[in-house]
Amino acid sequence: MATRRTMRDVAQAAGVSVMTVSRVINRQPGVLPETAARVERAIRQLGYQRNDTARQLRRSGQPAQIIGLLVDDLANPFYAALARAVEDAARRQHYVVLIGSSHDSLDREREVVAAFCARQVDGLILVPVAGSHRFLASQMAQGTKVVCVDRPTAGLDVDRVLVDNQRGARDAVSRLLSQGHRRIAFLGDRPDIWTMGERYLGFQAAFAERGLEPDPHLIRHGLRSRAEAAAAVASLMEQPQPPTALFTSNDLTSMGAIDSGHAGAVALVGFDDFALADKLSPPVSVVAQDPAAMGAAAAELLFARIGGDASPPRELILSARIVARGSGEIAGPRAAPEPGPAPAAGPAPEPGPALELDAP
Amino acid sequence: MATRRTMRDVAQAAGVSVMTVSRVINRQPGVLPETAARVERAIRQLGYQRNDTARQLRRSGQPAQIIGLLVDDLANPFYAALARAVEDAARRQHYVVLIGSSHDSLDREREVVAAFCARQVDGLILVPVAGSHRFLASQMAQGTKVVCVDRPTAGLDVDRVLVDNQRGARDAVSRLLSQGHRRIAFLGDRPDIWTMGERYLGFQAAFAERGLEPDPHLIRHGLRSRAEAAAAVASLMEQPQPPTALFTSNDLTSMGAIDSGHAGAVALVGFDDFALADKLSPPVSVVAQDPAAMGAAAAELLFARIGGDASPPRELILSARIVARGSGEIAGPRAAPEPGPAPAAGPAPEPGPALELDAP
DNA sequence: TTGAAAGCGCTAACAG
DNA sequence: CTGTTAGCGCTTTCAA
Repeated sequence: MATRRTMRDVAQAAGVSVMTVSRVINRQPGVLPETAARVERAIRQLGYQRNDTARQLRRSGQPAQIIGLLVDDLANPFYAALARAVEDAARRQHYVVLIGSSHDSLDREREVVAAFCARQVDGLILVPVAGSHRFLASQMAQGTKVVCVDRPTAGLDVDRVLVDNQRGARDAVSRLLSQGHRRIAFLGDRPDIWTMGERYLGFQAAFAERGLEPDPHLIRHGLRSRAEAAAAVASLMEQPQPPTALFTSNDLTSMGAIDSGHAGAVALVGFDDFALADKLSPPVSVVAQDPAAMGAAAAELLFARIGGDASPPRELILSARIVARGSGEIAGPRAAPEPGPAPAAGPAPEPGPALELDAP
Repeated sequence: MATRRTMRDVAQAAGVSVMTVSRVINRQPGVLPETAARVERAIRQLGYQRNDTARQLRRSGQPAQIIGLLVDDLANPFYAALARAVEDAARRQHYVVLIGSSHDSLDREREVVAAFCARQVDGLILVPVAGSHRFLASQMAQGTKVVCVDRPTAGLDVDRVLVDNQRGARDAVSRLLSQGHRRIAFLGDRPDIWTMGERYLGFQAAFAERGLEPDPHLIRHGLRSRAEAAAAVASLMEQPQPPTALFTSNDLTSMGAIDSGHAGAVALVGFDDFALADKLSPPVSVVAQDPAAMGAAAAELLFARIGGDASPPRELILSARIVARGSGEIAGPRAAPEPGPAPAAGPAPEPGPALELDAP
């Protein structure tokens, strides 16, 4: 439980003042080589290391070389890839990174942000949860730079790195429609998450573009796990008029659809790419984002701000790209004009025959 | 670029001394409720937040409530899951977590550890890379607690959380042998990584147990990526006497084997479970570890040390468990006594007929 | 119940 | 080239 060495210990051992030790440690000029050597020897002997928190205290105004990164869930490969990109960028700048997961809880986010700011972070990269982020304004007023990534914050004008989720979803669903699908199910996570909202808007837009409307019986929101998504797909497939295609709006729901065992029997396109999607049968078509690029871009924006960039907040919109692998290219019933929308409400009273799928 | 509020600002605004503000902030008794209310109002108005680094400076000896976590690669789902477990545990203790990736570079590990220690971390959870960790001894002598996870450090007596890699590998390979496989390939990452060494030992032990020896032509070390692993499998399968089974020694090499397109034609067992392994055809049998449990255990050990536990270093060995899904249960040629080991060296001069696989 | 003084480990600014 | 003084924001200790 020995206490840490300080500059005083080194100064004493080398027979110099602490100021000289400071100069040596910080490679400042104007120290006699012999003196420096003596100091360096003492440093090595004592295993001395500069206390960067004390240093920071005295040099307030200078960056502390520490940033905070708050994602939704570090165990999610998407955020893990994003985090790694941020960490790589930070290391290149000789910064260290505090990490945290919000698990979609505003309270937890607030706590973690407070803890990070109490540690005097120079900046925060945030995947903000739903809800008001007014509490950030006060931190920013005191000098903490903030960049949002993956999701924006309502009512807070900060740099942001987003993906055009709506367009990605619309394009994907549009392709399903072109292939003759009309009964396309939407499988979504919590709709208050911004990305989910956007993807749902894109889903609707694809229908609207053609003067069509999605069947409300095929919409499932709030699926928080693979298991919930799998169950939702199973229940959809048991309906009198099951879907002929699934649009799963994130990696979790895509995997849930695969778990359900119905993938292959219906077309499937998912938002978010995931490992081995190309090795399943059929290979899963996705709308892919690039989490590493998102993290790198967020880090770049943040370091520019920390470096003094005071220009108006920037918004960087990356596009998602469709990766057609097969599951999304299963054709639907021929695109004959639909007989009309489903009955006003409730389950259809007379189940029609099972829909036939065209051979691929 | 406004500067951060300090206790002095609050004290001034509330018309009290900084000491009183300190007492209010830290919920110390002996402040008149009215005074406290006045202080709290000032805190809110100014958006004041305690500077925990300055606080820590004065209370040296007390934990700074910050730990460092250094993994091999944060983007690897295995380490991401481990990191999440550590972060969850840390938050429960009101600690923050500095994160870093070593990418199997001792230099980078040393740099990151130094940066963390300069930030006065109370402890480190480390997935150590190969090589000497003597530099840690000096940090530990100055009070930084260290716990190793996933891999031990040679010549450094610290708490460690390991998995019985050797036994896991031996059991898996033993099963392949029982099923009649003799030509089992070993696909490995860098052999200087401890886990790889152990898994290779287990591979050899399974053969030795039965008085057999693996064919040296079927051993591939140093595969650093899916692509390299896929290429290695392809080249193995082109050999005159290809393997009838593959033992892939981590998730990357397992996926590489799948990429190669030969999975299914030969038996496959991989070390490390991965998402969707159960959805491939055939479903991939694995030796599974529990990264979340490993992270949680490491955190528990570390917090005990930080809390003052001075007992001798502990070693916690978790076991890996075989998850049989199909790919590892493809039978090999009937277990007839082998005609003898392969020719002394070089490729076999006379390619024999392709080996027939039993129907499953 | 409140405050003043001292000092944590370090560096800026000045002196010698 | 080297050292002294002062003070970063906070808490400990002691006094009022």
